[in-house]
Amino acid sequence: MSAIDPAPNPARLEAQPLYVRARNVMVERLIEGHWRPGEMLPSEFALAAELGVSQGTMRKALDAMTTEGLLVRRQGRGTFVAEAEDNSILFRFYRLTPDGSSQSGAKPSFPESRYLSRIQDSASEQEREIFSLQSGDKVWRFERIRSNDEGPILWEQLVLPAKYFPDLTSETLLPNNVYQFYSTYYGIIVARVNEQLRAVTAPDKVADLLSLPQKSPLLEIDRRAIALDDRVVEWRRSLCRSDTMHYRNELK
Amino acid sequence: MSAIDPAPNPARLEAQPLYVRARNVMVERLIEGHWRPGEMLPSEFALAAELGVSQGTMRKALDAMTTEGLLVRRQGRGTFVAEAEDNSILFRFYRLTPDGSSQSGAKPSFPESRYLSRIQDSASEQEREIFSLQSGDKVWRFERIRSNDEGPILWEQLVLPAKYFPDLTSETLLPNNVYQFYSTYYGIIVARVNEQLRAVTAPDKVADLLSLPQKSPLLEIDRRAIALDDRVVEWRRSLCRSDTMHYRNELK
DNA sequence: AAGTGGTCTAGACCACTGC
DNA sequence: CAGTGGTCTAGACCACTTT
Repeated sequence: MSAIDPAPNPARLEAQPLYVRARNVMVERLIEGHWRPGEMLPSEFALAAELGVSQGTMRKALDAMTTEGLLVRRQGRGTFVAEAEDNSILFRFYRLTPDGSSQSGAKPSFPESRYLSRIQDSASEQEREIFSLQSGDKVWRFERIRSNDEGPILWEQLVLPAKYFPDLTSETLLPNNVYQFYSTYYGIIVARVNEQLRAVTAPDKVADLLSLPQKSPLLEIDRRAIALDDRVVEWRRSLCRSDTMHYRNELK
Repeated sequence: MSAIDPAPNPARLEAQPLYVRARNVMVERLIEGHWRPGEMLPSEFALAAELGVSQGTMRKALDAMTTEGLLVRRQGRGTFVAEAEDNSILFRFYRLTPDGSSQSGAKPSFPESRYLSRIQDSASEQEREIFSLQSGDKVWRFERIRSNDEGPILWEQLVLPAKYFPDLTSETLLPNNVYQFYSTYYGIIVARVNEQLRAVTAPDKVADLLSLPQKSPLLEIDRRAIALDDRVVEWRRSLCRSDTMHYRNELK
């Protein structure tokens, strides 16, 4: 591959540091699926030579991608494309914790899912807006109950644009770790997640499903998962009991 | 000040990279109040010489503290101890947003406070545990309503250990930006915040104060603010309306 | 032993700020 | 102009993993 144009003085506008441009090149390659999740990258020395930058600059780019959660580096082994299991990434996007466990450290057991429905349908107006879909585009909708050792803890509807996920059928059972599933089978790497939380009154149906009294207050989580290329690839709306669970957040 | 012991091979246990130890020395100095918030630090070259490390290593330590939000570096000017206003730090720990505003970027107007009570009292058992206080120690309790342009949005109780905040009186009105207040007047720098969220049913009193129907669902936020030296220095419990507001969170 | 990432250094040059 | 942080390089050495 050709070296990055150093672009020292001309075109001063938009001038980015070399290590930022090196990072961007690498992210582009990840988006293109140049390396699969879990795959080992060339050494930083080889990449530096290829992009025409020094090893130190290449390292800075790779370190940035590591803190972004895109890569995992292991001393003596190499640099790897992050998988959804790495770094307890299972829990990177999972903030619900049973009340008993300690403030920050404890890893709760991951909840199992029971599916209530799996259907394909035309995207609603709201879904078209969320996913930037055309009218007529299809979406998959999954409705499920998730339970831990203590019993059911949340009801959830999960929506996926059909065109990003070919080969899904109404028989498909999403695995527990969906983000690993997206990356392994569709090369879709979830880079970040936007959540909006509110308190709502439980719909009768959901209260029954969770074995809670009617009108119980529930924590509503509206989540959009965003891929490396900034496409929204998943929308979910969860209604969680919060009498025995809470949503934890550490701000720094 | 003496140089950091390089400690190359002996005492292998606990061996930390030089830049980590340099960072720790600097954090210690911040805790001791060696520099006040807003004050300019010596240049990285001067600090490097003082600690006996290279400029590159010193830079790595200072960069780490910058991403931790402890320092602010400005090209051509210098390195400064972060103040609570820097980096929109006003909003660093503030996640409530009116529903209309866009997903991530928008900065909501900061809510005003009206105080319902300000009293000093003996710490309850729960408070003693949270703050690691002795029996007999005192706390300040503030109860307030916070409102934005639209009207009241949340009820909040805020608890401070009296011994960390001498000179407070029952006339004291906490300013809007309390974390700046803590740092300016008491040298207490809030490094991070732990929050636990749940959905609850509004107590009658709170529903009235927020002009909401009885039994409305509210978002409860239990927050502990933790200082640089890992002491819990503030505990607050907020009950927020979430029909016109939501709590936003971006996970990466 | 060979290859990888992790640390540390020394120095050059650039860009920005304030005098 | 001098002083600051920001970028980039080249190279040495260490620690860890695999063969």
